[in-house]
Amino acid sequence: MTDTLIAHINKFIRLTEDEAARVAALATTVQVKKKHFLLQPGEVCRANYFVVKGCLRLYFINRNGQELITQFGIENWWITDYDSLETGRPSHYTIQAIEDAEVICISKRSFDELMVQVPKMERYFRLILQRAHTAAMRRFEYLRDQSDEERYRQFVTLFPGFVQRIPQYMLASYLGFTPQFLSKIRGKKPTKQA
Amino acid sequence: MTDTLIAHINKFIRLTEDEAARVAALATTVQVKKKHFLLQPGEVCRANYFVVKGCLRLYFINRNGQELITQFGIENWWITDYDSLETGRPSHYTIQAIEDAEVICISKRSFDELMVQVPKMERYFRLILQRAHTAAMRRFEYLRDQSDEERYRQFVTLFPGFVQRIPQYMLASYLGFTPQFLSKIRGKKPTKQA
DNA sequence: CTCATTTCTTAATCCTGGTTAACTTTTTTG
DNA sequence: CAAAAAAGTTAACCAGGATTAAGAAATGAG
Repeated sequence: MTDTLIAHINKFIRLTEDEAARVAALATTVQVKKKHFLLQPGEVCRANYFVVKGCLRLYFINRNGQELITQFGIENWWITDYDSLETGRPSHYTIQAIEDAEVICISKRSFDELMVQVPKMERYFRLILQRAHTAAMRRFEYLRDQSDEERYRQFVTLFPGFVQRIPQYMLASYLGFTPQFLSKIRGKKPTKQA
Repeated sequence: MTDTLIAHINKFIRLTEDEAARVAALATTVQVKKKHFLLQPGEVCRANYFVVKGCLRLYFINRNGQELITQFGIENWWITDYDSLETGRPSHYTIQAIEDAEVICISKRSFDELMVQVPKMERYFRLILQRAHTAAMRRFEYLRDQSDEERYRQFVTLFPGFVQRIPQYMLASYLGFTPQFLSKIRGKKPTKQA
């Protein structure tokens, strides 16, 4: 069922029936059970993953052995280690499902083939990367212009539904602080509104 | 003198003579004097800028009125606000030369035209954005796995030449701490090597 | 339904780096 | 070359979150 992906692509570029069929032919769909992995440290990242349903996380282990989440992947987002995927070098990231998920995979090989068969897709992925880049810029800004507490409160107002879906310690990890601290600020009334 | 740019592009994709000429035709070169601006808050970002020579910075003003540098642009790097450039919405960033600089500009209009005339360039910019994305990921990692002091010491060992070129307070701003703190750690011998 | 595991909470203590402010050195400009 | 502006230094005090540890609550598996 690659319809969701085709629909997403069509929001950025316009595919003909034939092109859409080629995209679909190069994509495979995978069910990922909660807590299962799409990538583990030391492996080469094999594919770019489009989340149709469910939620994944991308994290690395820091020197204290903590899992630091750098990205969540929810419906209609791509998740991968572009660096490892592109260079073929081993990744130090983990990609794991935090809910049962349905994912469309485009392997490195299919990806390269896709660029040849449907050159328009080059543009699509340029736009996807531009969007990811803009998101990263914004995240840097928040990191440096807000206190941890403010960042948490803002996140909750921006994505109230998402906060319900994930354990708190993962949100703390994503926002860059400890679960203890998150618990602390949840336990008191807001002073400043973010 | 767009040779530097063409050479750079050819490291990622292969342009024919004709294609290279079209790229050159759509690019304009500008000399930017130290402290002059390519973008100021409230303006719409007009172009993507390729640094041939010199050094620029991209920063925003936080709520305390401090200039927080999110990116430096040195030789062979692109610098722009992709979000504003793409959407046509006003930027809240500033791009400023911190040395006399020579810059190749590709305006939004030229950019769009370029993608039509030389579709290969779509791929080039996808790869450029991929590189920027990878750099952002790495920066997130360092931010969360190292103390400010370690990050400073690592930066100095990785880019000793660059550190010489810029004022310390800009390096502090880029690395995410205060000039006073930078001065403090410079004034003492390293305890842990980063 | 019960036991084991995972997740969340609370509190005491500590530390990294911020803030403020005054001063020194360097760079720029007329 | 002199004065002004910009950049860098030092130090006292402070605060936002980390760390550690122990227990409580929720979730899941058999």
